[in-house]
Amino acid sequence: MSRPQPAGLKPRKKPVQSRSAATVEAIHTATIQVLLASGPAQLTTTRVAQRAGVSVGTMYQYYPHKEALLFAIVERKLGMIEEAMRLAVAELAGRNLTEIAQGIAQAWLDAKMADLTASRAIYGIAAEFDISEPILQCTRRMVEALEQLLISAPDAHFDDPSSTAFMLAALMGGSVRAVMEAGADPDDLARMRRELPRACLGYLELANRGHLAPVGPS
Amino acid sequence: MSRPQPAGLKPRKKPVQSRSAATVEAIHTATIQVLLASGPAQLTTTRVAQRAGVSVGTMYQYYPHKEALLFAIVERKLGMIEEAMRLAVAELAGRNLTEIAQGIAQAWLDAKMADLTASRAIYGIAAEFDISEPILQCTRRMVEALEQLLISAPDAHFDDPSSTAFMLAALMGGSVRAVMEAGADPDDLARMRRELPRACLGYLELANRGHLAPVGPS
DNA sequence: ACCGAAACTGAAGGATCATTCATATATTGG
DNA sequence: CCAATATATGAATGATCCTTCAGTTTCGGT
Repeated sequence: MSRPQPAGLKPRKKPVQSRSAATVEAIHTATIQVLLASGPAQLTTTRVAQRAGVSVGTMYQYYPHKEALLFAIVERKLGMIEEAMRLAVAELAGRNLTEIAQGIAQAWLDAKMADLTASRAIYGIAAEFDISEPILQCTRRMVEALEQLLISAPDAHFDDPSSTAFMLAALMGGSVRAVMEAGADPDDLARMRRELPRACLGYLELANRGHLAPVGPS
Repeated sequence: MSRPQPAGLKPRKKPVQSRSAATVEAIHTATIQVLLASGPAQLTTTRVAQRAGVSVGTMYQYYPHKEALLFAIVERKLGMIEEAMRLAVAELAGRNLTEIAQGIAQAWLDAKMADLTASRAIYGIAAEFDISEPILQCTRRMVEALEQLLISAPDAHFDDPSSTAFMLAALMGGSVRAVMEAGADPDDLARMRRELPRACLGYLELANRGHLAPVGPS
């Protein structure tokens, strides 16, 4: 799925006056609103500008092209999520497996649900443009942090902490995304909240005793 | 993410001569190839036709518009996956939890990896067009089948089989997708193969003994 | 070999949309 | 209050791309 990578993704200039800061903010939220209301295919520069209450040209003062705008939005959101997870990891370091599993799942859910609309919008952006690189690197950093966290558990010894962390990230990231993209039905979200911590704990416990009785094909 | 739903998704006519069947097949594979080579944004009717070695008009003899083509491809792939999972469910009915967990994970991996390129392409289509309905319904049916399977396990009693099946589907679907979209690195795929069965088993075991010692916030 | 139906062609129409730029307005420091 | 600078405007441009259809070629039964 090698999508053409946009060049010059950086914003054109930074707002210096307060009104322009407001404008940029308005453009950001308008983008997310349009994305959620009409989907990525209908995300046109004019529509976003209209929704933001500004002119098309204004957007081009801050972003060299549409993709740069989307890129900026994604990066911001990724940063917020990563920071939230780092906090959680720091908080949970050294605790036992049960606490780690549930704490991490909780933190992930909170981070994703905090701004549910924005998160859903991001998935829409990821769909159409190649933002796989920032996502990939963010994921990589998170997996690394998770690995350290797993190692720090006093009551656990993982054979392959790297793989376990990798899988844990895939499980959390994927399942939440699946549910959110499927319409974010409140009922489903509630089930998710209930079951994800269980899933994380179940996996980690099994992975932890894996070196005693490895799971293999019968 | 309410994307505008395309109308008249059904193919225009069915091939009666053998050459036209070949043409339709060529268009399908060309679509997937273009999708993987250039991404959903570059998926134009002309490009697909060119790759398929036919004229643009030819495609419009079978599909009323581009989206109908994509819809057809998605439906076919969904059908294949669903059938594979139904087979696995039938095969595993009545076995114990361990076998079920590993069998289902294996079946899911096989179904997704069988045509890795096609699967990845589907994700690209899902990105840009609203095919959430068929996917949603396919998922719903799969969850139902999984629920029956879970109930059939003689050595298990789930408090809420529906939620467990739901979560199991989200875990499997999401994690595989996450890895595949992240570039389908062979290394990562191998880890996935190794860890997914564990994850499924771990979750199911924990969910099963959930009614004895429910997992809650400390 | 013949003919009606099926399949194929591809240039042209028409619509959408990202991006530019010449012009207009607002803000700030002096 | 006055420049100088920052910010905003939006019609026009040019490119892309979906879709059509009138005409051509191929197929299959007789």
